[in-house]
Amino acid sequence: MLEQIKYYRSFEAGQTVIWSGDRMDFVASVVTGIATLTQTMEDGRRQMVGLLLPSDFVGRPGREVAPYDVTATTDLVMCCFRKKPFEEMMSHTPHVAQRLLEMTLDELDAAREWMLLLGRKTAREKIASLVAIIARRDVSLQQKGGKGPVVVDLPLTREAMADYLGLTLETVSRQISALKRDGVISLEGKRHVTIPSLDRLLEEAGDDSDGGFLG
Amino acid sequence: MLEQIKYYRSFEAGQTVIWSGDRMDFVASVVTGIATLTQTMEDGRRQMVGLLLPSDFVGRPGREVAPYDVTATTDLVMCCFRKKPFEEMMSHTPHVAQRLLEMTLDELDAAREWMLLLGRKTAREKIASLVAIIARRDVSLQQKGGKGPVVVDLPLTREAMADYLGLTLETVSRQISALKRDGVISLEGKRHVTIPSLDRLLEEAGDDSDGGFLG
DNA sequence: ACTTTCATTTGATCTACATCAAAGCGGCCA
DNA sequence: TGGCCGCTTTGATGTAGATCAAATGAAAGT
Repeated sequence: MLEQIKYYRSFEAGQTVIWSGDRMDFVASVVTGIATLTQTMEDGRRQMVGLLLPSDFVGRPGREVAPYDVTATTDLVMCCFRKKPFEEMMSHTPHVAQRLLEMTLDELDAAREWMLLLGRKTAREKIASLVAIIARRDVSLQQKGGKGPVVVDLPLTREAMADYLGLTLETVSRQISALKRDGVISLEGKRHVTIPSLDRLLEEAGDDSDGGFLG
Repeated sequence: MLEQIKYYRSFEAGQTVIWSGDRMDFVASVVTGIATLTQTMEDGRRQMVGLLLPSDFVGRPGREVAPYDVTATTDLVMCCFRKKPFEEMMSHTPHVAQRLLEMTLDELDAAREWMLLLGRKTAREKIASLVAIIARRDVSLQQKGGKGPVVVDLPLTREAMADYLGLTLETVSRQISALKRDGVISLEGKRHVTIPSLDRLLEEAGDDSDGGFLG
């Protein structure tokens, strides 16, 4: 019986998990891989509005219909709960709601940081911010400490970055080249980035000092 | 004793409620008036990241320091709770956490709608969207039904709108003039707007059909 | 090895919005 | 009643990033 309320689903890179407007009778959290939430206008303009990393949560108790497209950008495993039983569980066990509140507040903070980026940062600052955000996460997972160079993977295509940053893919490419030329980052292949100085990168990102992310 | 955990504070239009980085030992909700949350970069670029209307909530259980400037844009009354006792209350009464979760999820949806606006909409669409959002709220508070013209107040200066929309105040002014010229809206004074056709406005806003807001 | 395909880079040009600079236009106080 | 001050509008010009268009490169199949 338990299988009916909790189950796993796998997706390949590029697959759509759910389309905006589809019925959604589950909530889920990411186990491995990366997924994105995007909104699309009728004429095709797209904006990414969320980046889901392992442990992040999708879906909303008390909502029938998905408001965004959810897409796997890497191979992806999600852990799903049927919505009805999940809602019941939530009303019985208070600390689940509290934990979910914590996570949602974190997401809201991230969304607001993103609003500053979208509304006011230059293309160069946007790219630097994106790299910084990914680096920050990786660093906290990997070794800590020393100011040495940091190596990270960009799990997104240029197009996905463009959708994330509110730019075109050409501008993304040009700005990455510029940051490379200026020694802020260097690339091996298309996706592997090394950052000689995190401080320099954060400066380029325009975040006030550490942006409230570190520490 | 109760006065110590719950109290009211009033602010005049333009006053700052709290500065980013200040210690914040309370949470609060708006009783009357309008407040804004803004982020500022060192060089002065500003982006509004939240608009607080009556019943909206500010502050976060388990956070010491305000991450944004909070400003009263109209005369404002807030209902404040000292954080410690509020947190205890939350752990005792589960439905408070659940209600807060609901509200936070709504705010997150609004923030994501805003990300689409900031990243992908044109200046004209941004203005139309802002008017639509304010109109939508006022309409739901006032009479319902008929497709007749809608009258609303803009509770923001041109500069505040610019900070909200990621534009300059000059562009805001020009686009408002353009929408007026084209008969999408008309103004009496600087702040009073009448909307002959909500459908037309929503079209200009670029929201797909009703944007999922109505109904 | 050779083509196909798809992501990325780079170049040339165009344009929406920013920036710089003056006027209007009320409201408020003397 | 007049003048000052903050907001807003309008005008002239500049520019960051979009758009249009090739060229390059790297992985995948034959």
